[in-house]
Amino acid sequence: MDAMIAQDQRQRPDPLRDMPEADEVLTIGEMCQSFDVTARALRFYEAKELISPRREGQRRLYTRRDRARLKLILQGKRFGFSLEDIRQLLDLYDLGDQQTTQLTKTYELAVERLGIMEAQRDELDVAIADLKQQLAWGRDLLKARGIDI
Amino acid sequence: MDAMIAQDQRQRPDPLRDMPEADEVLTIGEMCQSFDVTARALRFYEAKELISPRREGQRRLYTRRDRARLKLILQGKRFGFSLEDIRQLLDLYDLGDQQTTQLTKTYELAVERLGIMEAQRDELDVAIADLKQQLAWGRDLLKARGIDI
DNA sequence: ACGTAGCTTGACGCTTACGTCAACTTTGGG
DNA sequence: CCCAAAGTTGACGTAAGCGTCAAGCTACGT
Repeated sequence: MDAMIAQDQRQRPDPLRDMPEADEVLTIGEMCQSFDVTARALRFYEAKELISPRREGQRRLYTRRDRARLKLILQGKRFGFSLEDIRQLLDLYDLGDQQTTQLTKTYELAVERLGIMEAQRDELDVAIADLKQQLAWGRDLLKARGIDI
Repeated sequence: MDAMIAQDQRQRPDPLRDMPEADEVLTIGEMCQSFDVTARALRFYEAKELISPRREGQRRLYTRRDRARLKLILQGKRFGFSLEDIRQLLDLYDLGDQQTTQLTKTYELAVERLGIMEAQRDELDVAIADLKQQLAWGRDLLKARGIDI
């Protein structure tokens, strides 16, 4: 399984490059800049088994695969997934290339999540409407006191 | 035992119309049923100085005022306020009858919160749109494998 | 040789809003 | 009188997602 870690070309990359080359490995600091996350967060994700960068001695090296996973992680967070949810999805995602049933499961999870998010938004809409009404009430009250807004 | 609260639902101007009689005092257990909160939560709110029911011996008795405040608390939570936010708002609210400047401040806080909530909803809308697109992609992928959804 | 920049692990801290005992006291019913 | 229900305080636990030291390693430039 680890057969693709064959070549260890250490060509020095331009320090400030917009997009890392596909086969380039990044240090943790470079990852931080690329993705705007803290090193602590990256180590945390690793502790939670969401990513597993290889090591060169002690130091972490993030491959293209790790970057892809991190991207999915951050995307998942935007979707409101917990890290645990994301871990499971990533696991399923890995299997997805072979096990179509798992891919289906991922899909279903996502559909479910979509439902949750839409429900959340609807609640939020209600709360917003309520608050607006409160504000109208407050405006009237202030108006009655001769305060102009 | 706890016979259902007689709901003499005539229209009242009181915002607490779904609540017990206006001058009735409730025990903590009755409050829990009325508002669907736990006793722990009520004591917690009290510890945080959001409500201060009077005592009869050791036991708490919640008056109409307490009920009104609790309602505002729960409403505030729906609006996404933290309990600390709510405490400040309640304090301002108390003063509001006399200090118009404070009422104005409450109003401004609420406006600010509204902005936050609308921003949240917009983010959520974006996330939803993204997720929907992902789902479309997933559908295609599954379709290519001959899986029907 | 030396400093420093970047990296490492470990471990405790933080925040919010309660949950969950534990050990009592008070109250009402039979 | 006795018991169970309901109430009380106090204190510790929990969850998420990291932040923030602490202390030490190591490569690199001067």
